[in-house]
Amino acid sequence: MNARERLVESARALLWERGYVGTSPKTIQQRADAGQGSMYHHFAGKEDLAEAAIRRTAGELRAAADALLSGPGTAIDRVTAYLRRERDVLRGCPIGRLTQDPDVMVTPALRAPLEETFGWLRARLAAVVREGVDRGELRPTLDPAATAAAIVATLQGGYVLARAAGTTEPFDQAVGGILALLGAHTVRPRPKEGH
Amino acid sequence: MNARERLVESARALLWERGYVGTSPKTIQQRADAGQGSMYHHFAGKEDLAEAAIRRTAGELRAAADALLSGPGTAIDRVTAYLRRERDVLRGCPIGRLTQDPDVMVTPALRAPLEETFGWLRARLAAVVREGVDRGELRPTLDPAATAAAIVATLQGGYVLARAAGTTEPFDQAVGGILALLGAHTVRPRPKEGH
DNA sequence: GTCTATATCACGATAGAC
DNA sequence: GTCTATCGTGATATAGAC
Repeated sequence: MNARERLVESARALLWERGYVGTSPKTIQQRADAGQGSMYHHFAGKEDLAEAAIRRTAGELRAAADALLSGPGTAIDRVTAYLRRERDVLRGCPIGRLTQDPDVMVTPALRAPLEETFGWLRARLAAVVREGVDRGELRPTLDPAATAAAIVATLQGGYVLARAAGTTEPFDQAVGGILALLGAHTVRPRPKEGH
Repeated sequence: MNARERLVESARALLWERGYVGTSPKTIQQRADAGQGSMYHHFAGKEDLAEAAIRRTAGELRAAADALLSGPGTAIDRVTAYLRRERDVLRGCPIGRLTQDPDVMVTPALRAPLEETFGWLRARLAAVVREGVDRGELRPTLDPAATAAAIVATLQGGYVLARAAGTTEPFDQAVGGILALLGAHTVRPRPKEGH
């Protein structure tokens, strides 16, 4: 792995752990085992390196989500697979967390990937819900866009609750909660609804 | 308003806007129109002042939530009132955002109020859901804790999506989405379920 | 490409006068 | 209580040698 590559990976890890305001070029360099000269040769500065790091992370996140949401099974199966996939819950979402970073939000080049990523994700989930409705798996009263937003929000909020609690428990509860609510909107095999 | 008070209010605003790592004592002093000597007279340092600010914000948040959740109406009415109350959506949650701050998370005195606040909020919402079930307003299949976690998570995640999008739209969609899902779990007047 | 030296400024806090 | 002076450290970057 060359220096440029190491710098991007180092920046990705630190942006995830500490955000943009909380990360200094020096720290990035040390973790990458690269000198200052090296970093400023490959990148115009902190912002430029951060942009490369964020774009790569966003790309990976999108690919991982797409793989599960395009998988086999019913709409609910796929949403469940996506929500329940293995996650580093206590570390939070590497993209969602940047949404709270003041310097990221005022820098268009850094903010753009966040907007694109969540825009894409909400649209992708809405499409899955719409498919479910079209196939007769989900009730037609479900608003795909609103349902998709609620699902993504539960995920992002689940991270917040887990970090606040210091445990993954509230994350798992939130995911279980929304899936239970969604499950009742299933058309055919409404499992054990009490009555 | 005396200097001490101005410092706490200044810190509250800046912690909301920029987080703990993104806020310097100097900035707090300038906004409070107070000198360094003044700040270090009233507080032991940045951390001490931040703790006072966070605790006050957490207290207000809790009071506001309790007022709505203890109000009149059915369980769904109260949850709806809470979720739909006026909010500065694009500014995000002043407590939830601190969950992404690396220095807050490793400082017990600063982290504790977050844990307490969300712990209380989840329990309070779970109690409302439980009441709804007991009163026959909500289906007994609903798990109060899981449902409560999903509701709070939707709120916190809604902020994330709104900030990423630069619009309040996804927040409103997420809230509408979860309320629609929850509405179908209403016992009596199941409105227009299609079939 | 990578290194070291240097520059400028901000951070977070302390000291002691008033 | 509030002020100014000062301290040591780190942030972010540039310059120029190798």
